[in-house]
This record gives sequence, structure tokens and C-alpha cells, in this order.
Amino acid sequence: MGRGKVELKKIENPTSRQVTFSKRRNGLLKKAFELSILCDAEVALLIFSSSGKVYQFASHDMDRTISKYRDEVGLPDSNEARASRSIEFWISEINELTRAAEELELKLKHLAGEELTMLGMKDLKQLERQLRTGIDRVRSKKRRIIADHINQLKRNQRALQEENTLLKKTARLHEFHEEVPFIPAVFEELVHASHLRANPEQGSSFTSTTSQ
Amino acid sequence: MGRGKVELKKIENPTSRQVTFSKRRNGLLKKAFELSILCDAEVALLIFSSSGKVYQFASHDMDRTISKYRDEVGLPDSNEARASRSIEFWISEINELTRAAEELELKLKHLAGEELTMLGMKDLKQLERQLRTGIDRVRSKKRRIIADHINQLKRNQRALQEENTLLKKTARLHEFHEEVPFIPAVFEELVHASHLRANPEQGSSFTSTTSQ
DNA sequence: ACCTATTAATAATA
DNA sequence: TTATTATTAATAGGT
Repeated sequence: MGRGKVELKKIENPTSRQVTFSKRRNGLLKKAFELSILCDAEVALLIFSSSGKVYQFASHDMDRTISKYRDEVGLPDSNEARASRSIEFWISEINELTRAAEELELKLKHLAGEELTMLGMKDLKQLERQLRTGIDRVRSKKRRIIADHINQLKRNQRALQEENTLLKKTARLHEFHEEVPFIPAVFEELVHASHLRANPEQGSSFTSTTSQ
Repeated sequence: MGRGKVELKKIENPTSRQVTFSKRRNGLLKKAFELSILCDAEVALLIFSSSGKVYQFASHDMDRTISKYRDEVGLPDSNEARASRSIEFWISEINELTRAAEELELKLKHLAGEELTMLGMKDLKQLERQLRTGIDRVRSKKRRIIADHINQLKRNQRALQEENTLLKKTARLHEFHEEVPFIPAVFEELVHASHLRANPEQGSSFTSTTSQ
């Protein structure tokens, strides 16, 4: 509901992500409030921005609602068992994971051409080689997809041409000697549909239908 | 957003209240989900219908989010409860870190041109754009490094040339226009000796001797 | 559950 | 953040 649709994926641009967050957060809180009033429901809503700030709404009392939730879903058990593993274990586990994640993030930045300051000529050459390989593979994949689409189109065209021929013969047999004046809209629709889905099955089912 | 506005008060008619609850509940859950994806937020939503049924959404892990909330808003309850909650929190923290790491790894693979099967044309185009940007930046960095080296070399050369010029001038001032015809044998001998012993004292005594 | 006329939310933009 | 406005999305009221 704006100047254009938006796909359901993380907004990359940090500024517009922040703006959208602000607006949608307010919208969500408002709707939570409305639902609780209009329908006499008990609603609790917690929102953490990616920067860690909290926003909340609770129609009744946050802790009460959370308690109700725990009672319903509640698994107030395995805490002890899991606590048995020493705290140190979990701490080191977290440190390890954090370290690994940071390493991965740095690699990603390097591939994006960021934070290159500490890299030497040798590293840069390797990086360029990796990027080259990546781009080649992506392009290759793109070519394949396009080729597949084209083949699908050709298959459809051939099927349609055959149908056309068949129809003409039938028409002649029935003493209809005039040309078919135009291609019906249905035809267009089928071609479009098969483009979009790029589904071989459709093509063949279409063919078999027409060949019957 | 319907055939007419609605007042913000409890809907009296139980049937339409139920219908509205159903519709708006779904709408709210959907929007909570969208916010979490679009803006990379952590969202938890609990809804109890007036009849007591629970509906929930949690972008990450309900317990983790609730723990974060308690930490932020901070009701320092009993130590027991807090300790056990902390364990839960760490566990979900680990899950979250693991998930994040896997996501990063997948991105890395994509940038390396691997695991492209599930990507559509749109994704591939964006990937190619990212790779292009990356490669441009890496090349730019390389050019800068090379340029710096060249400048350094030029600087050195210039310095040497100036020194050279200076030396020539100095030579002319001292009126030494002939070439040195040969090095006396005594000289050779002394040089050899000082090499072998590597004794600075000798060298200097030799110099002072000759200059006398 | 499905169908539209309408209202509400909001994306792009400043 | 806030304000504006063109568009899309949600949904009220009915079937």
C-alpha cells in the first residue's frame, strides 16, 4: 500500500529500512491495539529494532499475558537438565560462534570490496580471481535460464504451429476453405502462462490435448 | 478499510466480532511477520481470543524474545527464575548465532557462484551487480597500490638523480678531471686485510693515514 | 470461504 | 521524524 509493491525480503538500504521500520512498527502497534478493543482480545506485542531498541504493547499486562502463554504452551521442565552443562560450556560455545560469524562477515565485506585496507597485493589478486569466478558462474546460470526459457517458447510455438496445421486440414475436410482470420485470445494466454512458469509439463500437456 | 468505518469500541454483535477477530488476527500476524522480515526486527506477538484460545508469532524464539524483554524492562525477579531464564536465553542465542552463520555462509557461496539453483533471475542479476561492484573496488584498490609504488620509485629516482648531479658538481669543484690510473698494490693489500678482520679501528686508522 | 466497495496503511519522496 | 500523496493492502458488509 504505497507507491509500489515491495517484496518480502530484508530492505537493503539502511535508511529506507529505518523509515519503514518506524512506520510499520506504529502501524502494527495500532492494529494490535484495535484488535484488543474491537474483539475484546488479550494482546501482547514485543518489537526489537535491529539496533536493539524495544517497543511494546500489552492490552492487559505484559507479565500476565506472558504467564498465560507459558501456561498454555509451557514447558517448565528441561531447564535443570540443560543447566547441567556448565555455564563455561555455553559461554565458549557463544564465543566460538561469534568469532566464526565475524570471520564470515569480514569475508563477505571483502567480496563486496569493503575493508580492503589491510589487504596486500597478493590478497587482492586472489580476491579478484574469486570474484571473477563468481561472476562467470552467475552469468553462466543466467544464460542457462534464458536458454531454457527460449527453448520452452520454441516448443510451445512448434506445438501451436502443428495445431494450426491440423486445424487447417480439418477445416478443409469440412469444406471450410477460408483462412483463420486471427489467433484467439486463449492462444495468447497459454503462451504467456508457459513463459511465466517455464514448466515443461504444461507444454506437453497442452500438446497432448491439442493432438487428441 | 471496508464498506464503512468502525468505531474503536468492542463490537457488540458476537458473530461479527468473531469474524472480525479472525480477519484482523490474521492481518496482525501477517504484518508482524512482514515487519520482522523487511526491517530485520525481532518480533513476538501473543493473542488470546476472548474465548481463551492462543495465537502467536515469534520471528526468532518466543522465550528468547521474552527474555530480552525482561532484561530490558528489567523486573529482577527471583534469582532462580532469572538464572533458568538466562540458560534459555543463551540456548536461543546460540541457535540464533548458528542460524546467522549459516545465512552468511550461504551468501558467501552465492558470491562464489555456488548453490545458485534456488535463485531466480532477479536474484542472479542482483548478485552479478554486487560482484561487479566488488571487483571494481578491488581493482581500484590494486591500481592505487601500484600507483603508490610507481610514485615511490619515481621519488627515489629523482633523489638519486639529484644526488648524482650534486656529486658531479662537487667533483668538478675539486679539479679532479683525470681518471684514477690504477690502484697501488699496497692499497689492495690493506683493503683485503680490513675485510678479513672486519675491524672498524683499522679501517679508520688506514683512512687517516692515507689522508695525511 | 469468497466478493468488492471502501477505508487504511504505507512506499516513495521531500 | 514528519508531511504529502499516489498506490497498494486490508477489510467491512454481504452472499
